[in-house]
Amino acid sequence: MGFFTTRSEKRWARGRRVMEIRRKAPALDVKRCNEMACEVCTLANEKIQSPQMKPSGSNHPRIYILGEAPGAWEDQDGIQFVGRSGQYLRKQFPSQVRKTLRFNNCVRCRPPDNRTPSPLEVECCRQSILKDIEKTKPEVVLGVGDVALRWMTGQTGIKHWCGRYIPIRVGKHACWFMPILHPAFVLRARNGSDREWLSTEWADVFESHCAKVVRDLFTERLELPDPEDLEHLYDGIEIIECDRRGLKRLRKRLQAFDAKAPLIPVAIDLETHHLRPYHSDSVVLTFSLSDGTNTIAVPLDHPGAMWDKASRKEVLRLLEAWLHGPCIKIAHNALFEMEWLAELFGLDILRSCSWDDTMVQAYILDERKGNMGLDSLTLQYFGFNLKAQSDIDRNKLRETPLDKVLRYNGLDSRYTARLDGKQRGRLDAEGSMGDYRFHMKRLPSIVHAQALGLPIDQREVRKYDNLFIHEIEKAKAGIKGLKEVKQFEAEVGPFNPASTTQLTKLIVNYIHKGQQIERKDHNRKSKYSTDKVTLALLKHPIARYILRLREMSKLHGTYISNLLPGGSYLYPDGCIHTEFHTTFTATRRLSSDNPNVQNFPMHKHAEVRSVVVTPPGCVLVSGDYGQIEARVIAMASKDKVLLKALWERYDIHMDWARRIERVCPSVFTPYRDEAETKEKAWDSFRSVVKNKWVFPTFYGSFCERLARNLDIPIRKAQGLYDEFWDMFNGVRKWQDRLLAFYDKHLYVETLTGHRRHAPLSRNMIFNSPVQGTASDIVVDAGDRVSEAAETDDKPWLQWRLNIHDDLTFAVPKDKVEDALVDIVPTMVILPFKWVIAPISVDISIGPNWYNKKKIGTFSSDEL
DNA sequence: TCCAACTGCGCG
DNA sequence: AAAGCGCGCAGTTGGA
Repeated sequence: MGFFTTRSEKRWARGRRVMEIRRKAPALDVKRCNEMACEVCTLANEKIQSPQMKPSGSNHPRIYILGEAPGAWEDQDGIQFVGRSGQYLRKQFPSQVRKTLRFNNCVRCRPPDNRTPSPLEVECCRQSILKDIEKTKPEVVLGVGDVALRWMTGQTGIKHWCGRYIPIRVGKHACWFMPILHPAFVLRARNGSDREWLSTEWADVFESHCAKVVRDLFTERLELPDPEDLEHLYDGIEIIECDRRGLKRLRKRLQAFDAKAPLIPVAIDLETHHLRPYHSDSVVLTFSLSDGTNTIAVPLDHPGAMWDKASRKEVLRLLEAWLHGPCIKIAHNALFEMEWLAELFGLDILRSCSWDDTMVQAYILDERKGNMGLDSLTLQYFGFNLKAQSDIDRNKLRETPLDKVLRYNGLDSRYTARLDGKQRGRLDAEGSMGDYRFHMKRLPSIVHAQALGLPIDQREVRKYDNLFIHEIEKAKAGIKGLKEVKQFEAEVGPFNPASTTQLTKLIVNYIHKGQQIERKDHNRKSKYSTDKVTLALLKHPIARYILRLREMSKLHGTYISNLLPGGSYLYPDGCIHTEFHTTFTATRRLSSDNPNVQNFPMHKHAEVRSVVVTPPGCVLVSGDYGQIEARVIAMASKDKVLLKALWERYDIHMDWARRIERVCPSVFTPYRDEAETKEKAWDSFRSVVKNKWVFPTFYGSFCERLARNLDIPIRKAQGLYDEFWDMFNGVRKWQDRLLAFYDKHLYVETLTGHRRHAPLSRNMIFNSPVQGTASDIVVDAGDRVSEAAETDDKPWLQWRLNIHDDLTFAVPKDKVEDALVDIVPTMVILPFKWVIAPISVDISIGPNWYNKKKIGTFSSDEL
């Protein structure tokens, strides 16, 4: 059965669904299936006890439960949802509600061996089910599992869609569709028969969604939706022509928008060539503005745009003036629009007007991945699939006829504006408006950082390019020379050392000699592992070569080759312009890509960082928050011991390093033997204890795992573990409070009020508030420093890099002292009332990202 | 040929 | 039954 497949991002437009069906079964004719139904259905010939099973339950249902297909029990009884999972589903509804249920399946005949019904079978049944829904007029259709979700909406990814209301129209009847998890999946997850070990979490989610529907229908009086009428999608969209009249209409429309400002916000959407404005041929092709009712779509630099030079300039001038005007601007992913507009009109566009962002709104309301695209959201709020409305290839907009681009552009901005209205209402209702505003504050400084970028030193890049290629070749040659590899190549074919499957075959079939490469952690699917830890135990020269090859390839492929001229991360200005996202992580951290600066080597091969340099005459100044997550744990839990340790500068990691050494001296021996001095030995042991004992324990690691981490006997670890929680019992109590809060609300909150929703495992419940709060502290500080960059006209106060707990600035050499006076206090003195621990930053300075020297630690209680 | 899943590995 | 959390990217594999 296919109900738990997770095809997260894939979107199934209606047309695409048909294509998909055709591709799977070239002979399949959807129209014919719909018309001929059972006459062409492959299930018609199967031996079935209850063929074409009639829907069961109420004839005037309030809730219509739509499953995938009958199973064995259902086929035997001739009634839907009577098997084990069916009973579990029925149990979710109180007895008076049960009388209002009607049951049906997407496919009415049982497919042999409960296989997933084929597209043809699904299409053959479709009309009969649609007719039944239309006839019986339910208020909510509960789509059970992935198949029903796809059947009704064309979407996949039930885990991302479950629990959302989607307006639908079935014939003349309009109602809600809510996908829910399949009870069979929930039950199996609970029994833990496969890797879905998030057991009761999924059951909680499933049960809460059922309960939500019952509550909304029987106590809250859910109103029926009014899905958008596809006939009127393009209403009020005005295409501006490239002539005097067009210019006049543009001016008039902008004035009309301004007349209603700031009451009525206006959406802005740009269509561009390239996703970033830093390429030599990056241009804005068209733009569109809409208040949801009136929309204009304006050509700009699309090849089909026929503005004369003066008129084009006037269009830009009008747009710029309007941007600085009183209207509140909405965008879907405002970072994108802001970045392009900053490139067109200068950086002061970022803070000179107020921005709203429908993607951020969606993220605040529900951070689940894959559903923040405008097309998913229009489906959810308006009941139609936006992308399916136009057959446009987003990657080829420059080659697409102008009028087509404009219509598409207009539709996007129109629905961005309308979406803003809907989501704003929900943010208010859920009490999340404050969180949303807090989130929006960070956008200008992020765009500013992206626009400034950072210069790359090509000499360094070339140096590492040569070095790594040389090392890669050396390792490859070493591998080729091994006799087992020669044997493998003679018998099987060329050996690719980068292929884990080939490497496994080589080891198992040619090297073996009783050596084990079985996977120890069962979080992965494959039986064998060739990762670093496993290979390190392999007593054969291939292990050393492979690890060296991987080490060098990783460095070269991920950090160096894309920075060479022509590499995808290097722009014509010689800089990288890393993109920071605010809506990708589940915890509110920023994520970074193109290139991801958050995973550049920091420990082994940190010297690679020297490719990132500063503009001429500047140095890099970094402020690193010290132990920020520990401080957040202390502030959230108010644990007396932890707070005291922070105020008195007591080093709890070293404390635990010593405690562990006392109980189990042998774990320290290797550190003592390896280090030059005793002090250095303790230093490195301390950092191991920090990362393998203290933090994992705070984040929910159990004793067995900790013992394995440090390689100490479980009996001794147990004593230490108990001692740890005895000492920090305030943290333990706080964790219990978090669990109770989650049980009640099905979400947890950061100290800044940001929510992360179910399903959450026990450890995510502990971790999310900490990680999210720590990130908010850092990003907010970056934003406040950056604001000073603008108001005090000190451009060097705009941060360039944010890596979870640090902010890095490029400061002119003669302004460093001055900059620190601004940066340090802003970073350590936090404007939140829950701050009850001292906050500290380490400042380091240097000519590039690698060669930095720590100049001091500054703490809030010393300033 | 393209896409998604998987493995492995870098960072906090 | 078993459990630290959070990311993004490169490269391979296998299915459509």
